[in-house]
Amino acid sequence: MSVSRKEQVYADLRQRVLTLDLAPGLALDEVALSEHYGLSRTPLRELFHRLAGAGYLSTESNRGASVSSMDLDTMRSFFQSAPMIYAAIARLAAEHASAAQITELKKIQTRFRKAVDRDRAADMAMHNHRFHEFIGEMAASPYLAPSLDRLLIDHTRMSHRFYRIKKAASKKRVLEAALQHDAMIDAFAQQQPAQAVELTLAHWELSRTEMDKYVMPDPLPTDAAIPAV
Amino acid sequence: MSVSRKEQVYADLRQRVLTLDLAPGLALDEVALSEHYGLSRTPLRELFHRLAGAGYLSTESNRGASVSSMDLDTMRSFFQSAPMIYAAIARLAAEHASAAQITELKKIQTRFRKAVDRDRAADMAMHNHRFHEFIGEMAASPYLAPSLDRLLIDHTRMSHRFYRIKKAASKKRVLEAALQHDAMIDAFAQQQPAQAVELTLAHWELSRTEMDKYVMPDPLPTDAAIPAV
DNA sequence: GTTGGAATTATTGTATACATATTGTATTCA
DNA sequence: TGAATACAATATGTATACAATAATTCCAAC
Repeated sequence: MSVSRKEQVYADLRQRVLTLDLAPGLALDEVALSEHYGLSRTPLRELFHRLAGAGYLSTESNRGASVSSMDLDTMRSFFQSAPMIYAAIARLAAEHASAAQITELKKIQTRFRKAVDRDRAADMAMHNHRFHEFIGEMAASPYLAPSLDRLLIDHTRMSHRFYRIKKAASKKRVLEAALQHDAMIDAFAQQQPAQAVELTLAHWELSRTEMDKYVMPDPLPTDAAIPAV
Repeated sequence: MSVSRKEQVYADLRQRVLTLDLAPGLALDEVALSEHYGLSRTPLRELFHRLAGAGYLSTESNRGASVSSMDLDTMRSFFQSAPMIYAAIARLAAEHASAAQITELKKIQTRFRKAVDRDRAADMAMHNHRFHEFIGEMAASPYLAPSLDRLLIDHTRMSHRFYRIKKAASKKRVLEAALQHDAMIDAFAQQQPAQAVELTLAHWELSRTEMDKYVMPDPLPTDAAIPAV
């Protein structure tokens, strides 16, 4: 049997949140979406609650659902928590990795590389997301998974912004990230937790640098004429 | 305005899961529960999805909702992840604690002590739950909160089992836990993260010992007669 | 011109009827 | 007797109509 209509809509909404097609904070219109998907409001509302539970949306009583926002405090918490969770997940993934999972992870990585080669920003972000999401599945940790998933949502949403930058230096860093993925796969395959953690933290540092550069770009020239108000 | 009927039902279901009134793995009957609460199936199903998102229930397509189960792998993951998350939350709580929050935390602790004095097992478990849940709120970490919440659900469900044991040694450990709560409050109030972490880990060790003793009790006398089959 | 408040409109929440899927049971045939 | 299958019973999923709540508009009074 094929995937149910409802699951398709779930996947589509999830994707649209991750790709910023639905902007953070955006209020979702139940009627408009139910018409768009050809699904009545009842099951759509159930999807909203499921997506809210997973951190994609947030719901408020008598005010419907909106895309999870990303404010300053949230960002601070993100940079604070991510390394710890990513490292813990990497360690567990290295301990638990099965041969079949390594094969699957390599497939995902192949897709990521293809997106990089073709310079497809959106695909890069989505396959990179899937890569790290799958490492989470390998870790098989029901208690850490929900935190990891939330971190990945916002990590991917942020990365969409800077994947689009077409500078040579940026491209170089993406290629380096791909190399790190390969090294991580090896560490998982050989079940070396310490190495997996080390590589994961290096990978995080690279990504963090990228995000830093996006949030705090080189300043404009200070000798430029300022127009009078 | 008073709390909506729906929120009351949410709180009640949550409580019943935490107190093991609804046993882990139990399948929930939509019709029976909707009649019991005087709420139609539609909003009840939405509650199911919300509770599933928070980790209390799990839902499967065409099979409705059931109380989250606690199998062996889950337990292993619990003991593996809890100290890291609890420590991280304690550190953040100490950094962020406001005077109003300390006051509230003290109130919760007072209720916990009262339950201990009166030897009310169910109340002890619930107020202890609220104590740690509130520390999570103090930490104000949207990325760690979901993991903490899931850990607390299962921690509380396990503790219900051993709070009921009425041995003197057990009672003594509960009193020690209450003292640790007081010390933790002080660490939060004085914004001393390192101390808060240390106390939290000691608190965890005490609880872990209790759980160990429950899971692996003293063996039955080996010289007892084994009835023939 | 601004503010307060009632009436209107839009949106969200709930109940119920109906459709679909799953599970248990009985019956048939090997 | 046992397996397979059709059928019945039960439970879940969806659509739609209606109710309740929030947002907006419009008018009046200051």
